[in-house]
Amino acid sequence: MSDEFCSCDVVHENVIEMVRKKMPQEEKLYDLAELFKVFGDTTRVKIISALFEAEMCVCDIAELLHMTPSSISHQLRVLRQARLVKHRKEGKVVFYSLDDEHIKNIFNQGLEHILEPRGFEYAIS
Amino acid sequence: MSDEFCSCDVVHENVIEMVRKKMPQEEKLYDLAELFKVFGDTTRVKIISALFEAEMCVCDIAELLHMTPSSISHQLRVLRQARLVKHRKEGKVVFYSLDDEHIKNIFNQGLEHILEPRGFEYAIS
DNA sequence: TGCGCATATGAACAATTGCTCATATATTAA
DNA sequence: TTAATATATGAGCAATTGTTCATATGCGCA
Repeated sequence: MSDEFCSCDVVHENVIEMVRKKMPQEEKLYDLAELFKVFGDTTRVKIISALFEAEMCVCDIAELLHMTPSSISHQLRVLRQARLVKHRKEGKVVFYSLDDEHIKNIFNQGLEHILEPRGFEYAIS
Repeated sequence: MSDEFCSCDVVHENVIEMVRKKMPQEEKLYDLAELFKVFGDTTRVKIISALFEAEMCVCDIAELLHMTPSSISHQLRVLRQARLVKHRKEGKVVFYSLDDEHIKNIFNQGLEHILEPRGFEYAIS
């Protein structure tokens, strides 16, 4: 019954089996975590937030965020690989913009969670 | 005009100012990144995915994911602090469940992005 | 009380990550 | 071609993170 990983006696086997059958494939969940990892960095969140408002080149973003073009370029690479941004070349300048409608929804749901009123643990003061 | 961070000549100041005004507060974006960071780990994504289906105790989750109760407990702590799960004690056993409706939306939007057909870079083969 | 079990937590270590710096590539202009 | 500029990329380093292991806490039962 129990494998090597859990020595507990109180294991609800029927629940575990039911859940195991319903859960998405392991690979999908891995990819999902990889996607959220991309959103899980302040610099990248700022870049995405900026691109909601306008298409921008690397230098614009660098100046906006008071960071070096190099670090911005590194992060844009990550965003590109996750297919969250697309780019358009105009001479030497590369303009970036958002590539996906899901992003806005994910972003806004996240903001709603952040802005939600806290539970009683703060109400007690 | 240009500060110390970007030495580019082609900086679209008007765009930058417009975007700067529209962007959410720095603190909000920081918190948002922190939230997504919580989603950005395979173990935690699996736990969340499991709790979509049923309330479970620490040992159930450990057995389900073939991991130690200790590591699950550590991750549940992170999920608790982000207010993504809530817990309910029943004797020695602690049952965890999801604490928020936004989570499902964020999760599903993420899955939609993952499952989206790829762009031409794969079509060329 | 004292034991056993479910969960929580702290320290430590390996692995990952984001930035900096140096350098490479690409495009325009002289 | 050569120089200048915008962007990209690789190596290296400091900081962060997830797991393991040891130990602590909390609850039920004898």
